[in-house]
Amino acid sequence: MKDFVKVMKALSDPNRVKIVKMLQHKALCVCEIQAHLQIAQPSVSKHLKILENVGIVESTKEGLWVNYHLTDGSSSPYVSSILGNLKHWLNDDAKTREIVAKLPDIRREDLCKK
Amino acid sequence: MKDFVKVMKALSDPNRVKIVKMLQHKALCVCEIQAHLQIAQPSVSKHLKILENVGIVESTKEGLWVNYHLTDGSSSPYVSSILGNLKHWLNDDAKTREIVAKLPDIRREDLCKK
DNA sequence: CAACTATATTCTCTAAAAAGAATATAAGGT
DNA sequence: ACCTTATATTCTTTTTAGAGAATATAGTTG
Repeated sequence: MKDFVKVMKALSDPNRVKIVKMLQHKALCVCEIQAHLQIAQPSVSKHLKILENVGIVESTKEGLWVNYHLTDGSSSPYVSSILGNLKHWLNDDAKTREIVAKLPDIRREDLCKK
Repeated sequence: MKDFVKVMKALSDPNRVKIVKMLQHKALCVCEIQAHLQIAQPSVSKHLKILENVGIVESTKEGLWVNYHLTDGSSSPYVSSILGNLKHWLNDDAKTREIVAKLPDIRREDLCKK
């Protein structure tokens, strides 16, 4: 019960759902996600942590960058099922389209000073 | 996006998930649900309204009683899918078992003065 | 190891959600 | 019509979630 509710809660925020929809297309670092969502960097990190805690995303380090990507959902049947559904859900959603359209234009090389 | 988030939010509360699990077994009136959840009656009504607003439950009047039952989920693909999954999810959950076990013992005839 | 950069954590503030008390409404019985 | 009963709504309070500012950490480069 608790686990299920935690997964529902994790997906109860529009910004977090947007993150999932973005990561379906490619792995992204924090600064790229921030550029898409237009919220403060600490807020992005916090959202990512919530998604990570329920097994929706994972991260791998690449130098200073931390790349976030979707998991295969194997940690939980709830995550597995909903991530599966989200592959086709919301693809026609206006906000999803808007963000996906910008994906090619937002690159870490431009965002970060390196 | 908004609709999806609303469904997730509706299922982000343990009491509301318990209501869904109860209603899988039989339609219940407000006072029966209240007896199971052990929270104030207005809180039950409010939870039910949230579930009703996203198309998870419906109600029919029967005299003074209002019977709540699950919908077929036809109002939304999100509801449809998750209600389908919830038929098998959480059946082994301790709190679900506890509530389901009590279902036969809690009858409106005993709870209400009629 | 010192300076820099990307990310994480902490802290504080604001906003939203959940709970109960009191009250309102609607249906039934007398 | 009045009283009772089941449910809904409103109001207030407490708790929880989201946002940003400031700060801390970790990896990189010189």
